[in-house]
Amino acid sequence: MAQKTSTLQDVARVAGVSTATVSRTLSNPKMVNESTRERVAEAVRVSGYRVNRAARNLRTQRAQSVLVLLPDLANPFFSAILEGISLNLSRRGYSMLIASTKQVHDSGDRLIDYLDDARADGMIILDGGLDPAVVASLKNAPQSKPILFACEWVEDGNFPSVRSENRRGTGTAVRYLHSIGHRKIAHVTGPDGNVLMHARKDAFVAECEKLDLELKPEWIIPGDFSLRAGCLAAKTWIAFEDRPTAVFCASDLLALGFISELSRQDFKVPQDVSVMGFDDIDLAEQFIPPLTSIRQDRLLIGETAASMLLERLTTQSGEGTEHAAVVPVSLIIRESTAPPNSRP
Amino acid sequence: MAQKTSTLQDVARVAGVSTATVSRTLSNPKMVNESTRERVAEAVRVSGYRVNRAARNLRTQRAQSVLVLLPDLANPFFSAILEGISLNLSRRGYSMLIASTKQVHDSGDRLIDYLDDARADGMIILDGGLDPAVVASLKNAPQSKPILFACEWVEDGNFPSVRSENRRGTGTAVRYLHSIGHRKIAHVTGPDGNVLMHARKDAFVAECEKLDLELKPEWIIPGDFSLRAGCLAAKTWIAFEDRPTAVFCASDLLALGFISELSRQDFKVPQDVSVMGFDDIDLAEQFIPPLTSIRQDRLLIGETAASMLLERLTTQSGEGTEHAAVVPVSLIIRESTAPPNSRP
DNA sequence: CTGAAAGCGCTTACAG
DNA sequence: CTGAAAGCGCTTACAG
Repeated sequence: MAQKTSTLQDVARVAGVSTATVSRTLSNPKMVNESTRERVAEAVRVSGYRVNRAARNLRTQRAQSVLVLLPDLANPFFSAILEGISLNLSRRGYSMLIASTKQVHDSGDRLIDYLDDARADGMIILDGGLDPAVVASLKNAPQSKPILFACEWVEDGNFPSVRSENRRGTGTAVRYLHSIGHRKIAHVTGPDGNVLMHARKDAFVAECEKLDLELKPEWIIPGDFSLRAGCLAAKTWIAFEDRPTAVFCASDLLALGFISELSRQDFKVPQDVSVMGFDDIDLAEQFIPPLTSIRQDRLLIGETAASMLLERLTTQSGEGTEHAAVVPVSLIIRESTAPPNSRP
Repeated sequence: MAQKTSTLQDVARVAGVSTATVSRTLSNPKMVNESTRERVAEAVRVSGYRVNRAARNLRTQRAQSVLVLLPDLANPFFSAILEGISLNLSRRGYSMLIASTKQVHDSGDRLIDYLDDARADGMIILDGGLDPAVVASLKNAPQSKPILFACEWVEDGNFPSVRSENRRGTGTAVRYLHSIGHRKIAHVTGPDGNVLMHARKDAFVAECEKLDLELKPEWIIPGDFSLRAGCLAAKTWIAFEDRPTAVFCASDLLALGFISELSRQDFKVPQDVSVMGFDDIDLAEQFIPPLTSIRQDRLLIGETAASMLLERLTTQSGEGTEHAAVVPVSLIIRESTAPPNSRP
């Protein structure tokens, strides 16, 4: 089997032309005469020629690939985003490299090495919690190698980004709960220091004030986006003397964990308390009860991130390119929320 | 900012040696005199030199990267496996390229191109449902570019693989249900044609026979690993005149969907029926009720796949390397299973 | 232990 | 429209 792959030279020999002509036929067909073009195309066919990317990359000083950086590969939240990124990347002939910020850090590698050693032409970072020193080093990346944040972001450095409407989504959630009669609403937050946690918490507080809702400090329950934190938050809620009638969780996983723990303790959702999440992960719809949530279009976030990066990659100096894209969210009403005191 | 990255030449000039010596210092330090080595190391430091991978790859005819192929990027089942693969790959300086078989197919690319065009040195495939024509083309891959299947596999081609103990896990599940008193057990299968579906279904039937259990043909309920298929299967179960007292689902998602639908119809798990899954995904533990399942060690599967591939990559002719690794599964007993007729 | 030199497989000014 | 030639930045026999 293992047939040696043929080179441009081989093809040129078969077609009786120079390697320059073969190369042009492949990358810029209109530059070559039609009959020559056909001869070359035939030679390519019979030899099963494939361009050697390492050679092309070295010559053109491009890697034709993009690094996508996740905080944690094992977190299923990111899978749909990856799908969207990959879709747009592969359409344009780019490969997708994946690494987790944690692993890169542990192995002592520096992120910017991926750019400096010509492995990638740019990167999409899905982790706003990067070490400040790492972020600082990223600012030294050449302009020709764009770096873009998606979902999360860092305040420092003025990197382009794409994100969901976190504030508007949060406001919508609170107004919805208010509209069905809730006047005491708690919030389970994301992890301390996370930009999304702050955006959502701030928007939550602001909306409560705007609606003139009572908001005791302890009703802001610290969490971290995980199922387990949701369980803990439920215990906190149960222990309250004055229990809010609704809980807005900063992620769906928090909400699912919250509901799980409540069920275990024989509380009913939404009869005893309305619970809603943020994200609308696949499971939200199938849960018992199906979860009311703020839907993030993760596929679109990924597609947008990839196309923004590609635009910067192919535009000299990135001028005229969009700097911050905001992807709409939507309120998905299901059965985990209901008017307060709706117990029969 | 955008400082031009320096080359071996630059470093050589600074250190007052040849590029050969710099190269050796970097890749094979013991070949060079200690004082020279120190001079070079210092020059590397001051110049911030990073090897250009494209150049090295071209010269060494290696890509230093591995392609991981998923059936579907949006499926969270794979995330922990990716984590394991990435861990072992990055330890050895390899990059991880990701693509989905569906996308590759849609864009008309051929899988083997990744190997033929020098983008990757080998691949790990997590999709046993590849088109036979694609599998056939894969057999033409040079021996120096190994292809390995993980989780799923194809019967054709004798590719190395790593997988879970699907049969033993299934047998364990059935025996456990039998041991707590169940005599009528149904099975919700994976997607038609999937190798795991067959392995688990066959093992299920075999174990039922061994235990001399009644098994009506309709108790084998066709599914496809998804939440939705689990919901449909529940409707099928509800419609049975003679209902099995336990259901073994070929995946956790099936089991969760099954339970969801049952709850919606006011059946109780495990009081009305015991339900168990396969995989032990993160959510299994948090579900209501927590799901009894057969645990697959997805991280270990990924780590094993990567190290097997790397071994073949660095061993001439791959001789003496393991051909098929089987990763142990374990029974995780939670609250979705109980003796039959356990309703108070 | 070190260096001069060849060459990996492309692309692209430059000349015709 | 086509070709000869240079060169991208490395590694590695080969010679000393």
